[in-house]
Amino acid sequence: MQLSMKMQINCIWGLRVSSNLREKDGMTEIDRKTKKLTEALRHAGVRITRQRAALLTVLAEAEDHPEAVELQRRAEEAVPGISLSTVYRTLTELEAQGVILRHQFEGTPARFEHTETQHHDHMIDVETGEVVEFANDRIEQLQAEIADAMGYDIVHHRLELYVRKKGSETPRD
Amino acid sequence: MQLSMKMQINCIWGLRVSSNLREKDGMTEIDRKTKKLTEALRHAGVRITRQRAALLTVLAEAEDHPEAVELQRRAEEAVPGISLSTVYRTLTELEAQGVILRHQFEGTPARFEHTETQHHDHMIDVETGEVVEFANDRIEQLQAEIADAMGYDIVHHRLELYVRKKGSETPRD
DNA sequence: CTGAGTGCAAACGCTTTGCAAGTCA
DNA sequence: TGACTTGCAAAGCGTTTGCACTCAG
Repeated sequence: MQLSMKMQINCIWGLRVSSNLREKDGMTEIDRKTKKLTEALRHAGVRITRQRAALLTVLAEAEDHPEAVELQRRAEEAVPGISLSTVYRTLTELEAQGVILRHQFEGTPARFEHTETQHHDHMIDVETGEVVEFANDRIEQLQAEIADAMGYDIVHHRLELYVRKKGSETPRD
Repeated sequence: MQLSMKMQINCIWGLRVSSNLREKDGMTEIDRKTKKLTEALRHAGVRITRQRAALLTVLAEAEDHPEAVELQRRAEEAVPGISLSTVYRTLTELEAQGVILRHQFEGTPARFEHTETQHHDHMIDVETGEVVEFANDRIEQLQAEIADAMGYDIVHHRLELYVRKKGSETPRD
């Protein structure tokens, strides 16, 4: 999987590369993400309970796009009885704060990820459910031009490529 | 709303312009669409019941992107007691036949439209729910290149711009 | 005739909500 | 302390399904 290419693709990630090694200031990247998330909540006048702290850590650690039940499962390590309603309530709150994103891919429960600095879109492998992130400035620009030409401002957008590994069986839709 | 522009936008529709005037062969465009849909069903060895005939007509007439309940409402003119289950079952069947498309926009029930010859994407006005169609070959091409570079074939894709009319209140997200 | 299609009601999966009990600041 | 958060159970919503009845072919 080549990460740099000539053509229009200016940026592509596969699985996110996370460096959880200790860094100069003694914090891991996850520590930093957790802190960012925690502060977002505190700033909104929200209490940091055990449940929320656990979820914040889990979200910061996540390198995939887990769904609510999966987040509950992961949070249970720290807070055994955490309820699904609490998970959903926290996720809704965090989404409102803009620190996580909710993705509603086709035919699956919503999946969540903490907001990255760089915007990106998603490719979903229809066979495996695996999600690959990618970004392309040219597409973003074209979208903006189209909306503009129609007299609209884009509030947000959604570009999802439902794909299949080359050479898999049943190559037709 | 200008329909032709210089730049990259090669094709944009607002509300679909439907010419339901009688044409040379004595059929309206809706007749033709209904026939196309009916034949698709019959071809699949599916019986054409009153309910299905009504739905086919309603779908052919639709210039918007109605949801299941709305289709039921419209079909009731021809078949008073038509049930929502029948509507859903028929829609699922038609989708499988590839003659209609199911769109799952954010926070709303699925919306349906009969498959047009030309592929297009959607712009959804977040204030009004209104849907505007657009198409852009360049974006399609870029998507294909990205998937290809990552070793995937696109099964299908989804590009939705959630927009707000320029100059509406609360211009921020 | 006879099996595919229907309406009804009940179940479904995901998500939200009301409420009493618990807890964080 | 006292308002905010939790867990539980129940409700919500869009959609699907089991079943006996009906009807198209």
